[in-house]
Amino acid sequence: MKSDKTTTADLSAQIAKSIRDQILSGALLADDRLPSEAELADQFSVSRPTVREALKRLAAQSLIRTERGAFGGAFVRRLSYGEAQTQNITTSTLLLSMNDVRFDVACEARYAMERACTVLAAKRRTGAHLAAMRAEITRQATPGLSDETFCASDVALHRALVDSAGNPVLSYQLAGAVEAMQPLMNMITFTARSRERIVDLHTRLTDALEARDAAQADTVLADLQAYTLDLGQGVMAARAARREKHHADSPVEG
Amino acid sequence: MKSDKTTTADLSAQIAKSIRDQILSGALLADDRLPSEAELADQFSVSRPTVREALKRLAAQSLIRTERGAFGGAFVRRLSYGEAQTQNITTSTLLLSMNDVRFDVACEARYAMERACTVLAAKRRTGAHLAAMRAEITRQATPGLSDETFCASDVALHRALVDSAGNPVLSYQLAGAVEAMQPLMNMITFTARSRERIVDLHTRLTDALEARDAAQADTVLADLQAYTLDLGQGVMAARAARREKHHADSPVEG
DNA sequence: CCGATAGAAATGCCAGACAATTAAATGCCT
DNA sequence: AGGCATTTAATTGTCTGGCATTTCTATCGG
Repeated sequence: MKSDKTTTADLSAQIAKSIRDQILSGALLADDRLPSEAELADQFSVSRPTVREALKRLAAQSLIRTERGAFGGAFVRRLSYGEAQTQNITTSTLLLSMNDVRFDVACEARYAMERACTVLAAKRRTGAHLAAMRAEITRQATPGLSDETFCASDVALHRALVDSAGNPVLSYQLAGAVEAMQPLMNMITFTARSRERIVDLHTRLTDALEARDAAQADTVLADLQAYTLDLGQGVMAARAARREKHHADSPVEG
Repeated sequence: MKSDKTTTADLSAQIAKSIRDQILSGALLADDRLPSEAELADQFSVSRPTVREALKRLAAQSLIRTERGAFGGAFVRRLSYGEAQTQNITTSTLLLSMNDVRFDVACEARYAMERACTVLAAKRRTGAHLAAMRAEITRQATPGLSDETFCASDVALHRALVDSAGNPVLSYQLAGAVEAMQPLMNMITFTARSRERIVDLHTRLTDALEARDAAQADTVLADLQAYTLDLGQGVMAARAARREKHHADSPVEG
């Protein structure tokens, strides 16, 4: 008759939840100091190791930071865009890798979101954004680049595109979608010819932004999506085959 | 001379990172069992509490689950869309609430992303999606609804819109953006007239989807964004005033 | 053949102690 | 009186050892 699942959960999880709720509700503000581990242990009537486990849980979510020494302790952490992005990327990457998400699905989601910022980007892009994008394009044209380096540069270019929309919240959200795709992209072998094609599309994309032509940027992104999808077909097939081998139950589909 | 920051970090953080890397790299697959706490303690030459702290960190990120009993232990967790979404929402909510993000910025990001899925939604929406949206519209037209309930229904409608794009990755990413806005939206007092206007826009949005008219859906979303922004101006002003009072250094603006 | 029971393996939790770190307080010398 | 070294106190980090609880397995008895 254990209807309430929260009461059955670990003590450290309960304590973590309790403190997390206080942070989310605003009862604990950024840079506030939590009671010491000993005091928390008293308050919750548990041992210090249990309190510590709870605090580590919160630390793993970047909700608190701890400082050692006399007036140290656990402090509510002001979550920065960078940290939030890092966590978002970790979660997204894991989600994609653990669920055998199809390349085309992830690709579609990514480009749908990227195309969401063409209008803003065309309006707000600065010279610095364009310069960053052109720098990546130059790098991508360098002969002898490894596939990983090429992909990393691709991600950097797309992040510059997203940033050029001038909306930090949008950047934060889209960074997860773009970066999480990298492991999938890294599986692709980029031939010299495909790189040439991509560099060309990237150039046209940057040109469109420079001309503040949102429609053109959108068109180029659509082309890029189609081409990426094309390149990824091999990856898709390989993943599908692997899944089939794992499951070995549905030899449907020719 | 502590140049390397990772070596200075907590042992539990190091161990957590080590295991996390193994999961991310694929060395540990979903449902794989980790060594027992005692074995891990041996391997890393630390005590069991330290190992436990590391495991709690991973548990907080939904990377592992633990089972008690004879053949229990820590197992690599297959991250589901739902869990990933929950984490994403938590992080996004926290980010917005802790950084005094301006209402218009968050709103712009949210609608930019939502508009990203109008094309797909118009193509793939099913009767179930439309029904879900209309059900929320009906609820929103109910007199005497609290602002919170109205907002919650608003979120539900927008999630149905997002889901109608038929791309789980897109749904996952956008859920964070939409849900994270709710605390900000909850601050708005919705008058009877503003509700009427919103219900009207929602209806037109659903109609557009039913007609598979992506352009019209996009237009309605733009209108909705403009109206939401308008309603949020009061919130923005209040937040700005609070910030000024906190800082109390720039008495500009009359 | 089935059910009860004991054993084993693992996590969950606790108590107490010591080490390491850091800021403040103190004291000393100039 | 002021600046520097030293002590002190508070706090987190870690370890040892143990007990409680849960859950699967295997054994034993009916």
